[in-house]
Amino acid sequence: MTDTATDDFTLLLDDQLCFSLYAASRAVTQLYRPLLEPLGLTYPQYLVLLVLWERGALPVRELGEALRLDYGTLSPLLKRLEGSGLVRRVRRAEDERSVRIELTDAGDALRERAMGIPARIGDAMGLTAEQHEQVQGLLAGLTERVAARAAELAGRRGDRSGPTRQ
Amino acid sequence: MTDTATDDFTLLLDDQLCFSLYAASRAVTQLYRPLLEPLGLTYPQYLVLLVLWERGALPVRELGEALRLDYGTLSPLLKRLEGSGLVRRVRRAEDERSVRIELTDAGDALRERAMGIPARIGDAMGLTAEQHEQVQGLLAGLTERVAARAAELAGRRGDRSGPTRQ
DNA sequence: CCAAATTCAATCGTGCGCAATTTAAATGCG
DNA sequence: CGCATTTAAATTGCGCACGATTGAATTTGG
Repeated sequence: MTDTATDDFTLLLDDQLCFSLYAASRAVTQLYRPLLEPLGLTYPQYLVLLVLWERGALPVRELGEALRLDYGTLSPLLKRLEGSGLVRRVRRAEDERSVRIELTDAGDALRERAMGIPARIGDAMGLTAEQHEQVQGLLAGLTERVAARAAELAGRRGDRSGPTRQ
Repeated sequence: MTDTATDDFTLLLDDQLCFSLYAASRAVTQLYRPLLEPLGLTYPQYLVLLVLWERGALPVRELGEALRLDYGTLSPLLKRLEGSGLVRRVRRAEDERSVRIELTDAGDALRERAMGIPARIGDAMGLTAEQHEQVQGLLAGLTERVAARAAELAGRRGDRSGPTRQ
């Protein structure tokens, strides 16, 4: 057995890092809610716009890879963003299977109004720069390892990346 | 301005701790899925059982406080757990408004089969004991601060705890 | 004691997440 | 070329999350 964690694993709720993650993630989402509500966005919709603001128009598949979300989540979400007039869904000529997601002018303009949000979130989190980086680094590694293990167990259903691993 | 984090707040996805949290939480839930599927449980249902195994029968309200989940989530979830024969919902005589959630024998027995799960999750996370505690500690503080701020902004809608704060 | 306020829980509506299935377009291969 | 395979996206179904509303039981205050 490796040197992972406490080595006495219990079924106590507060021992479980998973619950800390789950609780933290939901708390942050709830903080976003009142900040995004004036923009008419949900948190996942905001994440989609972050990617589009950063990288420009993208096919749905690449959006999904960036956010680790599948079509089952993205398709209806993008339809709602289109309904809000923030993105266009354009069937590409080179490959008629593929749909490119483009920002409309309104979607592009929304970026201005979102500029202040990261600072407000960061402020509420109340971590120092070192803590922020530390947590982010540990979570990045954790996510990668956990996703790899999940892919093994699930029999390679969501084979997003990573080799067969034995 | 306080000493929170990087001080150059951007709209870049990978700068955002919130996304690391969101991605990590979903990855962990996906790892639980194949482990819980043989027990016929979802991850939130498993969390409810953790609390009941630890603390015994509880009114719905206290379950919700422990997990930070509201009735809108818990009521249907508990109805499904009752349908699976793992818990009973007992209207209390002293206070007819309150419903006590009790484990059935089957729910109690399931504890045995769940004993191995925390170790499997901990192993996949691949953190040392120090890292584990560090992340957990930082997330606990973060969650508390973020929830407090969210409660302020939302105008005290979900006034779960904590004073008015100015 | 009784009306107003509070509390516990359920329900409803919306929007994720995700597995599984379906459809259509593109690619590969004999 | 022709047909099987692969790929992009949408759809379906289920189970959360959560705000808002509702209803019933209890508590509070006059």
